Amino acid sequence: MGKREINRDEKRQLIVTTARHLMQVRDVSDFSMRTLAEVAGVSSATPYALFGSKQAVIAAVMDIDFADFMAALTAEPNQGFDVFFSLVDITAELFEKNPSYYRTGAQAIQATSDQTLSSHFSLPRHGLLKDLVSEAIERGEICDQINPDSLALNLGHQFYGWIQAWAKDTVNLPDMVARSKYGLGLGLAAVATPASRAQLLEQVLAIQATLPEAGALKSRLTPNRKQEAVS
Amino acid sequence: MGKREINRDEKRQLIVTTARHLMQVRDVSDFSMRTLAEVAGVSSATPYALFGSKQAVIAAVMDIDFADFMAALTAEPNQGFDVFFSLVDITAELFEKNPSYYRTGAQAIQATSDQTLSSHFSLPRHGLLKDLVSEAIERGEICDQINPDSLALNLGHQFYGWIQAWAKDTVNLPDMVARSKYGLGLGLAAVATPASRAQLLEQVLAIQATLPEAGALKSRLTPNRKQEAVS
DNA sequence: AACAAAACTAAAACGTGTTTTAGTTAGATC
DNA sequence: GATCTAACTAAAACACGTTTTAGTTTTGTT
Repeated sequence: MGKREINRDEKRQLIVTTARHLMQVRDVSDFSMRTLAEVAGVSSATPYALFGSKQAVIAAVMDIDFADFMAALTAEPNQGFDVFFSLVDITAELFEKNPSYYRTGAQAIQATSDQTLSSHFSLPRHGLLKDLVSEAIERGEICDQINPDSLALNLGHQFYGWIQAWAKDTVNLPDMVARSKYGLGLGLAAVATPASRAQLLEQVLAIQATLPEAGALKSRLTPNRKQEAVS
Repeated sequence: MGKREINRDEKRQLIVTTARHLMQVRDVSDFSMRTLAEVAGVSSATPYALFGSKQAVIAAVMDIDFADFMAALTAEPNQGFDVFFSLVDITAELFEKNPSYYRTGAQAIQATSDQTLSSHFSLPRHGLLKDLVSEAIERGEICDQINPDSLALNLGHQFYGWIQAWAKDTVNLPDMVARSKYGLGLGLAAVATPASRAQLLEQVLAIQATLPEAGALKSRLTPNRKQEAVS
């Protein structure tokens, strides 16, 4: 690697580090490319030259965390279906530590229309889920007629959706956790082998008891505000 | 209603009609507030005075369709769990007739951070699903320990997610249908009474057989394009 | 008819993400 | 060491959603 590439990578690093810092400290709306360039002491054209878009910068920033995430997950002892619930818990713990950071990230990922970018995120996470499902099948907890790929995609899809809802402030963090677990629990209970199904369903019902009414998804929803009949 | 309100409503109608037309005819990216105002022969400040935001305009436009949707749905004979699948089919048929229109709409809904707006959409749809679940419980197809509200929210959440994925062009329409049915089928199978569960699971497995690999979610995903190692 | 209030217009302005242009710097190559 | 070239800069520009300002109709009220 010549000095050219080294400088290039250093500048990349500088931008990513600065972006990460800004995402953590400032409000979501304050993170503009102009301020990023300014704080990083770099022309506002440079991030575009090096990354291509704002979302790509954020993607690069959030890539750093996936390693931590995997570490945290594999550190937990995985028994039965609880692995899936742990996945949700660990994610929520991360989110709690750095809400504005992850909010910015999640929103950026979903705002992008770039296939490469979003799959850059979804694919490794999908791979993880797929492995977990496969292992559950091997343990005889999930019926072996199930395609791990399809089930994992469905579970990931649900979870991802609730993450987005949290990022958009439609649900708070505890509800996001509960609703995700409820969804994952249902999906798994549908295909669980008879031996493990009963216990899982009980867990799901326990979660259900904690769920708020959908109409009151966000309690600060003000019903009579500018309702302006439209049709 | 005085002439003031009448004029106001007429102008509203004019803007909504024009917006609807533009969303159908033009490309998604071509639908800007400036062109809307221009085509409607109206100042670009007017839509903001009357609706508040671009998303609110689009919301008003799409409100028209919900009635059609309900009509199409209730026209079908509803037997067993097929109601839920019909829901997906009918939606897909609408989408197929006017892709760019619904794409614009779906994207606008999800881009908004306005609680009032998004719940203006989600709530009636949620109510519909909730009714369907309640009826299924009454028919003895779904275990009565299940809270219709929670289950309906979960089913709607999944479906909504796949609609968004279609709007973002992450899945094509047939896959969106299949993945939605797969998700709904799983969620329902988890809580189905023993009598109806077996048949439903068979349907789900049949759908599973049609699902593409997740890695190949979109066949035109070009793997080697600007992959630029990030970490 | 006179006045007040609301509705609307035209145009400019702001802050975005992003691209473009033209010029400069620094590494690689001969 | 001279030269080529990729990387970078600074600054302007574009299109967008949105807001603001100031002026003009249109409507309802006295």
